[in-house]
Amino acid sequence: MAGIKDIAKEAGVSISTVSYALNGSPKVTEETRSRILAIADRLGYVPNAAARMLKVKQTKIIGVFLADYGGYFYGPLLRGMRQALNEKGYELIACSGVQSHRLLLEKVIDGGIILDQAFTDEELLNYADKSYKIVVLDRELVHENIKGVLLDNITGARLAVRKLTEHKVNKLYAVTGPVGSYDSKKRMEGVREELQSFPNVELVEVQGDFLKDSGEEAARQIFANYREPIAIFCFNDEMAVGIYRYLQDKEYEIGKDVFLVGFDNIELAQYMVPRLSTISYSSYEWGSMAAHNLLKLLANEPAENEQVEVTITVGGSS
Amino acid sequence: MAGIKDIAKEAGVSISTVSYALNGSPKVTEETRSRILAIADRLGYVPNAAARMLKVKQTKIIGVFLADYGGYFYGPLLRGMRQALNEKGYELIACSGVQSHRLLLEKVIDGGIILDQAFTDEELLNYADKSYKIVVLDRELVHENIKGVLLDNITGARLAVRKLTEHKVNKLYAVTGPVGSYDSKKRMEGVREELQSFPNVELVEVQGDFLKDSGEEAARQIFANYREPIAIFCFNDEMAVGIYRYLQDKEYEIGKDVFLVGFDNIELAQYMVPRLSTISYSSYEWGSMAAHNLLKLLANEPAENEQVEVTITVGGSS
DNA sequence: CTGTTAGCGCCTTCAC
DNA sequence: GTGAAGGCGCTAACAG
Repeated sequence: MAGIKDIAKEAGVSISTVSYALNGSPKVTEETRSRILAIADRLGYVPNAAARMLKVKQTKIIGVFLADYGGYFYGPLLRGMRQALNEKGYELIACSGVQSHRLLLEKVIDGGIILDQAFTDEELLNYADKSYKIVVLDRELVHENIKGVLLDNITGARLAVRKLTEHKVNKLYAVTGPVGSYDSKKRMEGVREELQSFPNVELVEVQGDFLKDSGEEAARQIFANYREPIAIFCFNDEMAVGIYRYLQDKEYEIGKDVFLVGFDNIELAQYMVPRLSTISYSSYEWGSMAAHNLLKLLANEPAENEQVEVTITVGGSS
Repeated sequence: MAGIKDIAKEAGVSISTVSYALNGSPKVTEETRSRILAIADRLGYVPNAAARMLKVKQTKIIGVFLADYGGYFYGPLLRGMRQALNEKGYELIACSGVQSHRLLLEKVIDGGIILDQAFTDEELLNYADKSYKIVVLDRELVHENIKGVLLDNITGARLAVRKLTEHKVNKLYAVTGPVGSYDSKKRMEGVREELQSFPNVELVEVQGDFLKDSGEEAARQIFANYREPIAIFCFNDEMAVGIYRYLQDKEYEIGKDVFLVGFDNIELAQYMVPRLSTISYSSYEWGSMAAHNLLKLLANEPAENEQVEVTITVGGSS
């Protein structure tokens, strides 16, 4: 492993000259610089990140913390982040699980983007106090070192409810996410707000956990005492798929006996028959905004909390 | 940021004692150890990864390089890796894009798992020569520092062809992956092998790229001169979905006019109507095997190339 | 059992 | 423009 001193010896100069040359300092002749670069190249020199880190105190790596990978949802989200970061010479790595929190703590990464309930608010605020820079995608936190980029859940939920109430139904079921989920809480708020315009529609809350099985289970409960057309707002598409699954060998017809709207517009949504109506947004954009915000934080530029706009995509399910 | 010396001063001992205590060396009294730990804790001490890295020359982080995230495929794969790695005190990070290769080079990570054509064989062999430890999931490479964990593509392809040839068809279309894809190449080999038993079936190769659109495009070509029932083996499910999409407003019926088998058994496959027949395997297992193999490499234990078994999942599409 | 000390590889003031 | 020297935070001999 050729180091900076190897190439210094080879070039017959001192190591500082090499360092300057490598880092493009104007203190070295263009001529010696190119000679040094050539040698470095020939020796297959690669700077040691650990050593530089120790001195420079930044790694140019930022980490995104996810509860879980998988799901078409993450592709564009991460691509949006990576794109924005690479432009500024930063690298993106994806981390998961509580063990990986050490990467932030030990300064392996310069900043973190959080989309993972495994972090508690206290933990994050604690980091922020120690001047770690953080962008959160799944909660609202007030701290100068933390900025949020959040979905406009309220509008999304209102759009969904508005669509569902176009049909004459007396009951609207809301299949929620897990307790503690910020997105779920906000969506429920939106539902309540919008329903104020429909006082004759009864709201029934069914606890879910954003996973398909819970959607199926919710459907089981809901249809146990089905009497007349109903509306269901599933707080994400995945659970809506669970409802399709439950209904596939039942007599009820989606879009006729039951009206359904999901959230996220996952790829699967368009293949469901009938197509699932859902709340859409650009997760690429979301990722990009998150990254830009973090970059501002790192550069000590003023950063604001931001919101991701949503629209409704209407299919045959509603 | 409290450092090791701060806590040494606070405890009235030398920094080495602190270091020993922190690292659980038996050279320090249980009593002073706990006292030191208490102080470290009180001061909110967090070891600086960069400093230790520099000394210990390992980060206990391993990286997996993916062409792209997204797709349900990756969830279990990464979970399998992470599980295996965490058991041994290693962290997993997911990287993407050529820029991130530096993480391996600069020794930010102790080893790499490769599932990304963005690495050339030469590049990997070059790293291996410099004693970087690598596990590849998408190619065969012979080097003591590189081990492969590969799908049994040949068996998979043969199973698919065997299934498809149960019907009396005169033509078998193979929709391939991009040129250069190892998996695609091997699957084609399997197809050829199995077809030797069916000399009267004509093989037609259609170039794809593993993405849905190419499946749709392939279908367009294939059905341009449809005359009689045909068989299609799509080298992955995603392209098969493209074929479903193409056919959705056509007169041809999947499972009757055209028999279709995919590869990967992605989640979507089970929702297609009729259900897509496909070659299945456990990607969790795949990830786990890859991680274990890399751990062996890192521990300088003997490691072997391994193979992931596949089975066929039969749906109405064939 | 604890303290002293010498680096790990690189960057960066300082003199020259 | 170039070289010498110190130090980032931590580990691990080697003494005591």
